[in-house]
Amino acid sequence: MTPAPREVRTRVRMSAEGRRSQILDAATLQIADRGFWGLTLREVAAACGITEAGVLHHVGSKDGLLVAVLEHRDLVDNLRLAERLGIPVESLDDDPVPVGLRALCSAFMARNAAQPEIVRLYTVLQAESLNEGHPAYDYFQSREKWATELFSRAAHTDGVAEGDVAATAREILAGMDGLQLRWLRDPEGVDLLEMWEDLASRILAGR
Amino acid sequence: MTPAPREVRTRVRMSAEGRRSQILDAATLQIADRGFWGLTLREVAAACGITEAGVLHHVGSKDGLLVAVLEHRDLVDNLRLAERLGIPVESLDDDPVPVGLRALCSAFMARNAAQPEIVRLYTVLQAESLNEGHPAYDYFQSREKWATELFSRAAHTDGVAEGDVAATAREILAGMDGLQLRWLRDPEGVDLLEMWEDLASRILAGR
DNA sequence: CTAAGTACTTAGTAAGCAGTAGGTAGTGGA
DNA sequence: TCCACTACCTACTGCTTACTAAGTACTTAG
Repeated sequence: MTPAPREVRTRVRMSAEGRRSQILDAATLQIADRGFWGLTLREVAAACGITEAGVLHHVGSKDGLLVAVLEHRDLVDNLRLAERLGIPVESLDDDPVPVGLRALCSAFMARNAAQPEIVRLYTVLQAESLNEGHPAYDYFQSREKWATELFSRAAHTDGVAEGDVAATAREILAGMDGLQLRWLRDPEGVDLLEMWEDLASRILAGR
Repeated sequence: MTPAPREVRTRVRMSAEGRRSQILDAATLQIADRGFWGLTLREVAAACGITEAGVLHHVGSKDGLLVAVLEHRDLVDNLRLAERLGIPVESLDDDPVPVGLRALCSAFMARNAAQPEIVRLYTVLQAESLNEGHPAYDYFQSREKWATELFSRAAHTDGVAEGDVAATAREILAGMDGLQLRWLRDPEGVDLLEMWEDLASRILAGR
């Protein structure tokens, strides 16, 4: 019997930045799969090839991991949205926004259609965080506010009737979430963008 | 020091039926709060004033508890829907359905508006169960099919253009889910039924 | 070349988890 | 009044959880 090959202790040491983003990616997938309550440091650690204590070294706590994931998504996703719209990220906060409602919606959905795992992350967390005790409760509360305001400003740019603006924004966001849910459940059988364009033109007809 | 009053071992013994429905109610609330992955037998047991083993005696396992909750909801909620429509439950499965799309939608939403905790249960589970490994994955897959078929049949009754029927049903379900999400996040600030009637008439305009 | 800094490990902790085996006591039928 | 039934408990198993303390070995600034 030949002796088992000595375990090659390739103790890999990555840069803090590199390891951190690896951890965030792994956590993103696991949250999308099982939600925050189903997230375990153990599985995140395993996916990165380190120990649980190693993960905690970078994010502090399980709650800290969630916060880091969401902050990272905000950064990346807003960049991708602005890129599709051909405007700088900062101008998403301008009033008026330099883009119409229909264009904003299409860019939004096109970006989402390209990253189903991220959409799943948000879908799962958004539902889970309806409970006040959830660590992402505040985040999603203010995200909803941010989104309605952004879409309202875009509606304004488009000249939607004043009193209708907020209602329009809410209906649009509602329709997006609902369609995405169906798309995530049956990605082959449902064409997200096609469904969206149909629904959008109905919501916006005559405003 | 007076001796602590002897704990009155009021070992309460309920009928199997009574205890079971108490367990289902407690589990319903907890799943709505934390999802299935966040559900614990311990808390369900505590809410009922019995032990974890006591809960397991009635439902067999944690998965069994979820199945029981969903089956119970199907029964109760379909009854309530039919009641509002003034038709017998069985005729929900008839083709054609003895009720138009608009009436079906309104009854559906009115029923839901009256039971926010149940809506929350479905919202949370629907998102959580997008993962194939979730014990309610199959349930929600077939529930989606059931719902689209029901609404399609109602659309047919209403004389919606043939090719449009399935798309209409999907848009309606999507809009409902999205609006409910917003309503659950801000029950005071959002009037579910009012929002729904507005969105519904836009989706159905000209079909 | 050395020292400071830090990425990461080992080895724990205390608590929580679903589930089981076997017993106890309340209940309803004959 | 007795008996079969069963609702429910106690006491456990074996596993997983987030998190901590203290040390080790790699990297880089001076």
